[in-house]
Amino acid sequence: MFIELNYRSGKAAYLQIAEQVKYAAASGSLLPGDSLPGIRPLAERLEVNRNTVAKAYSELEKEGIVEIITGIGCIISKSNSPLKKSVRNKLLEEAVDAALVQAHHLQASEDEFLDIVRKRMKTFSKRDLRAKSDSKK
Amino acid sequence: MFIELNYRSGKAAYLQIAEQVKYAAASGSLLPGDSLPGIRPLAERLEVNRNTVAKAYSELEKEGIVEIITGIGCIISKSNSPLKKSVRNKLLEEAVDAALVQAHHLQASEDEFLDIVRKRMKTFSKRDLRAKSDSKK
Amino acid sequence: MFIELNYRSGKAAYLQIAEQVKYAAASGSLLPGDSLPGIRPLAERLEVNRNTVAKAYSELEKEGIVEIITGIGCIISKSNSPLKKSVRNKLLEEAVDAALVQAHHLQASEDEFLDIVRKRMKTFSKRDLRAKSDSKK
Amino acid sequence: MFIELNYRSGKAAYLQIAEQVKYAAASGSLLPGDSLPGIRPLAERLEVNRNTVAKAYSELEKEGIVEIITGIGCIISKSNSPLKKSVRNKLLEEAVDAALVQAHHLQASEDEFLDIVRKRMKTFSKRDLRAKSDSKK
DNA sequence: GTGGTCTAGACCACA
DNA sequence: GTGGTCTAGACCACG
Repeated sequence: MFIELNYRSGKAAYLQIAEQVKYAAASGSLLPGDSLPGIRPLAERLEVNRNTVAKAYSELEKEGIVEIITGIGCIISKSNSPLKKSVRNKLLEEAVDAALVQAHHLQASEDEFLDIVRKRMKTFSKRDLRAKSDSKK
Repeated sequence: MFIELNYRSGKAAYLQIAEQVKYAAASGSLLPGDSLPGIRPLAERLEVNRNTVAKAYSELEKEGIVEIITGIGCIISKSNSPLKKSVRNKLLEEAVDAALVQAHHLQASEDEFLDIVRKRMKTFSKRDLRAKSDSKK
Repeated sequence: MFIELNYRSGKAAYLQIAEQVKYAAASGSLLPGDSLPGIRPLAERLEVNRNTVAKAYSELEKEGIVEIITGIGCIISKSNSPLKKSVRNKLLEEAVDAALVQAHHLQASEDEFLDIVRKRMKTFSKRDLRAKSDSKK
Repeated sequence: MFIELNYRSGKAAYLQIAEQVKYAAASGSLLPGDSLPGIRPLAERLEVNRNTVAKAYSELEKEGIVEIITGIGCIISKSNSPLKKSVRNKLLEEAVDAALVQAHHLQASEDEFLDIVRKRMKTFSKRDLRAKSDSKK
């Protein structure tokens, strides 16, 4: 499995795990229905306590990314966001704002920012396509 | 002054302050010899305890970004080297990626995402203008 | 049969089963020699794993409330002493107090509380009647 | 302070703490504005970890019983329930139902149950009166 | 085997 | 001093 911890990053271990799963789900490496590693095996491999992995998974469940089924495991949920449109748009704006604030701090011009957005979008699209062809196998 | 706190970010207040000064110094918006706001006025404006601002400044001094001179204030030190361009771009890409991941989970199309980016950019530009006229006072 | 599970109570399923049998035996609703439902039918009706019912019965056996006879089933043992009246009343008062505390926090007046008690009592009586006619089948 | 733990009850320590505060607030022993013991002193006295007390307090905050203010402490909040009426009534019914279920298991008649309700109500009222005269001091 | 909970210890931000 | 968070270990319910 792809998850790895950077012990020097200062970021909480459970957040690193959650973020990597989120990223993989967003980029198509993990598709709805896919299973995540069990809590205990993953905890052992990453050399963290089971609770740390459990917290990551539970965080993902709160965000609607995965479904945890006791006795079965943790699977990527179909991304039918149960959010109200207004809440959804607010979350989107917040995400964009966070990036804009960072860009502002780094003195990036609007054009430079848009260039980067377009460039990263292409990367994500490519991954989506790869995921689609993977799933045809 | 440009420093602003995001109370919902979860990041420690003193780190937000230090980071913003660091970025401003790294990107040339603050030059060696420039003065930072006094501890008391800044603490008042940001509505935090003076200790919090003091901790931020002391953090910056430890990193060699500024020099604290008792009785005078806090000035940008000259030994400060700007962020390498590759590091800066990596930070920008990470910020953009985070927003794109969020957008994907919220099932936003590329067009919708770009629309929001442009809309929020406008808002930020307006704020900048307002900030500039404020600073004329 | 009278056993019902409250899936939202947070209490373990096997404990709910054991407790209800215990109370029924203690209050005379089940007499020494009476048979309990078979493990498999009860598990099916309550929609739990057979192990869960088995654990409840085994718990009851450990406490001397019932006897498990392989091939026959599970019967109320005769050494069973009913709850002392003082203990029973204490349990009742505790249950009532918990409801009163909740009512106080929700700022319900005494009259409002009594109204709800009467209303819910009626609902319970109806259920009892329905249960009785069900059991005639 | 009045809080005590029963180590043999099997109930989680944090729930025992929360329940006792809740009970005291409901019966008038603690009035809005009163301070609860600090997390650390109480943890020391009860010989549990600080997190256990913290969890109890945080539970109480979620239920709207108290307000936790970092750097200050934990105070009984003015009981302006921010709940919708429908939610409030549902909670009330659930509380009453729990008591009725217990009564049913203990084979209490409706009249016996109502008697106990009235008896316990009187006890709560007396405490409220005492609390009022206490506060006049 | 699965996930869930309670308690604990260490460290952090903040006043 | 205050409360808050992350990680951990032990135990439990359930399939």
